[in-house]
Amino acid sequence: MAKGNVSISVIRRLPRYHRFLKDLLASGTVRISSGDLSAKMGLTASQIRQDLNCFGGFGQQGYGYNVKDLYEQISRILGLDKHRKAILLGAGNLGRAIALHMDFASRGFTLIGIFDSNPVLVGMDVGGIAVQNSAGLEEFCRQNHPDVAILCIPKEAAQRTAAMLIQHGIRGFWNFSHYDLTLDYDGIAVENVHLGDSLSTLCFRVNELEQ
Amino acid sequence: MAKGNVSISVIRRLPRYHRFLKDLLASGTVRISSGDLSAKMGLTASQIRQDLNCFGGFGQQGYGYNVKDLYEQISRILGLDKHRKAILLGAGNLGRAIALHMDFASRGFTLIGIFDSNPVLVGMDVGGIAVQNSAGLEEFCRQNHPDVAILCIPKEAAQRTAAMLIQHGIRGFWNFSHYDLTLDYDGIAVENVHLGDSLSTLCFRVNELEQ
DNA sequence: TAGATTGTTAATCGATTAACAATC
DNA sequence: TAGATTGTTAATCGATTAACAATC
Repeated sequence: MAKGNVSISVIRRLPRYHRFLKDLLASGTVRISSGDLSAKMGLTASQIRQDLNCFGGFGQQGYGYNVKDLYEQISRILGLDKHRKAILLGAGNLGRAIALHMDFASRGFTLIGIFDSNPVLVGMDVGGIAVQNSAGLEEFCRQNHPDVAILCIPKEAAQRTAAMLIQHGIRGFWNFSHYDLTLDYDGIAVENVHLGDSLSTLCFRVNELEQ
Repeated sequence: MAKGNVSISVIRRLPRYHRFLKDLLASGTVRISSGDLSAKMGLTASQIRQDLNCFGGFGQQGYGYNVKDLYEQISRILGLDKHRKAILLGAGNLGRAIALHMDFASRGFTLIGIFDSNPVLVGMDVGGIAVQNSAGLEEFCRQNHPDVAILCIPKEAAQRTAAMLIQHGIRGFWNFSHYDLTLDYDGIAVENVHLGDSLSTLCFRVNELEQ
């Protein structure tokens, strides 16, 4: 249903709409206008209507949007109802936190394997999944065909491992390593999460307040 | 030295420049032109020159930029040489991962306290800092005047706690909760990190590849 | 019907890119 | 000096906002 080329700016706002609609739904709100939603979210009504109309006319003139319907439409647009297979590489603190903390099921994924090269971590139970030795990663991919990989490994390992995973048909990366994956590959979806960059930005903005 | 109003787009690119310059420095590169750096980073030379010139003329015609000098300038612009006091609220998996994983010192911060309301976690050592009971948070703020708070707590707790912290002079938030802090406060720096939104975006983009 | 609110086009704004004179 | 590359202005592009006819 997507009209082909929707800008990344619009796509990045969809999960936020989804969150607010989920809350509205939970609070029992049946319908909402772009004006009311814009006030809640701190953006313009125009933008909301423009964004939603990239995917179809979900509202009704004179009425607004049905909260439940719009919530489900956005779930569908994002593909959150899918169950794509994800593997997690790196079972250090960050990797374990993500495995335990993130609700994969409600974001279109199922975590099917966790890998680490550190023998101390191999065998450890992380949220019901036993950490496997990275040596078996390639064979695991051959047998299970994961769709995406979550990289919580060092820069050098990320660069090396990404190439191998792509050979085995991985279509997306959720990348927490310091290596900017996007630069080397086309036709692969990459979300680089640079927590350090985010903290550095906060540093700048806190300093800015004082001037 | 900042010329007042630099756009958030530019600011968000600075940490990335900083990372690439750090690597160049480590590899022994003495100078680099905007053209060479743009090729490495996957953006235009024009953009690099425009971005840097928001803060001053750091280059030299016919030569380019001195890597070490530029790296230090960006460190200074971001304020990474500062040591602002940060407190972490929520010592669950995510909170502990951040406390252990993040190099605060090289991003302008020092972690001076960790708090949780769960008695099971109170007293636990996390990277050399003992988790304190949240009941003592307000008194701690009165005595130690932290600059920023890292929120790894649930939505409702985040909303409630933020108001109190601002009363005690907190100037910034690194917010991992699902609550969008930005909406309610002015004059406070907020970095909302919505990992769930990032994963949802990845879901969309992986699906998009198949169409 | 009258009022409300959408979907959509047009206007504005800001960010990115291109061009080039200045100059090391 | 000649070549290279910046700093900066002007042109382009895209994203956001405003306006309003369509219509529930």
